Amino acid sequence: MNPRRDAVGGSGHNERVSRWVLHVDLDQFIAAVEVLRRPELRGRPVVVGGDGDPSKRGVVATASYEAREHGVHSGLPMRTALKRCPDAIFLPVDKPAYEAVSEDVMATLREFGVVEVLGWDEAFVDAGDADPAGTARRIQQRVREATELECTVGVGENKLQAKLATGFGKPAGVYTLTYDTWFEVLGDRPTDALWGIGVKTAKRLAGMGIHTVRELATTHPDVVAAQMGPTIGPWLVRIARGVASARVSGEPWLARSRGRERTFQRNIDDWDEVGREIVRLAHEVTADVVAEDRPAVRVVVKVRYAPFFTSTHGRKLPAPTSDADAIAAAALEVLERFTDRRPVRLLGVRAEFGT
DNA sequence: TCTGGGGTCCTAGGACCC
DNA sequence: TCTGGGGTCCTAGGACCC
Repeated sequence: MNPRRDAVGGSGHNERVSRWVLHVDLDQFIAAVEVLRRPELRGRPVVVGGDGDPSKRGVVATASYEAREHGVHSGLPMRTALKRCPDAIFLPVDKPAYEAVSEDVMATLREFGVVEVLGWDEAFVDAGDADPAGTARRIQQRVREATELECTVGVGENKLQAKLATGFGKPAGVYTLTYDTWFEVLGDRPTDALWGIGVKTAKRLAGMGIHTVRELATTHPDVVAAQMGPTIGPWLVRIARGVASARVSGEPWLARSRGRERTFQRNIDDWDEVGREIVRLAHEVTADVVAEDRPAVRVVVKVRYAPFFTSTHGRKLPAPTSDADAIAAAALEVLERFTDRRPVRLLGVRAEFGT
């Protein structure tokens, strides 16, 4: 879920909320699932990523706390992880296993109220109007009973506060962040401590002399809008003030798109081979489109060249379709638009659904 | 030691139409 | 010969998140 999507809703922060939002986040989820099925790994540095071979192209999906002590973290190239922590156990990513455990966790959370799933290992829970910290403790207890996993729970007056609170409660804690404590906790932190501000936006804000959450919160929205746009600008000021939606939506998720991409162990310079890989990816994507039971309306092809420059082209399909040959043909047609035929390290095909 | 894979949403510019 | 302004669709790219 993207926080920008959420209307703030309601009254802003002068009127006290009558409901609390909890953010539940499983501790080192993927590594924990692996330790559950291989108890001998407990207490050892475990690194999960790619196909488990740290000599190949790929990055770390999750590292256990023991591995993190050696400077291994998500997003780090596997080869670097191997250098930093040669004694680590390296395991391949096993998506179906994590999805299955995630289902159990989410089902457990639903015992407590409406749940909005954010990913395999995190969700918002509508905690009603009383004793949110007590509910948080009971959730931790139930999740532990049901799955043997530990989680951290953030408590807030809206989703943004709850989400940020979790970071202060890790591991296995409960932490509450409200309008009353917002600036005390976050005011002096850099702007990219906020959910929705990354490196790029933080840099642009720094260029305007805005470095901390407090500085952003006290800047007039029009000033930020002039630099960052009429929608994003005022939204940035709102999140710096801790203002966000408190509506936890239990609506089932409808995917906007399905895609497949693959980084090759060796760059491909034969364009015929590129074409064959695109057809293969298109067929894989079609399987997901068929499973969605909704036709694709647009196909996008992504090419990352060897110097790590990425470019995409796409086209609307002549008619909505779930047909593999039609999607593959469209992908090949789009591929023709890549006139720069340097060696390729990654190819991707994505199918978008209508609204 | 080069930098995964799966997504979402927003923006800006051009085409096209009235 | 010159030429406004608004609306909508399509496309490419940017940024962010897990």
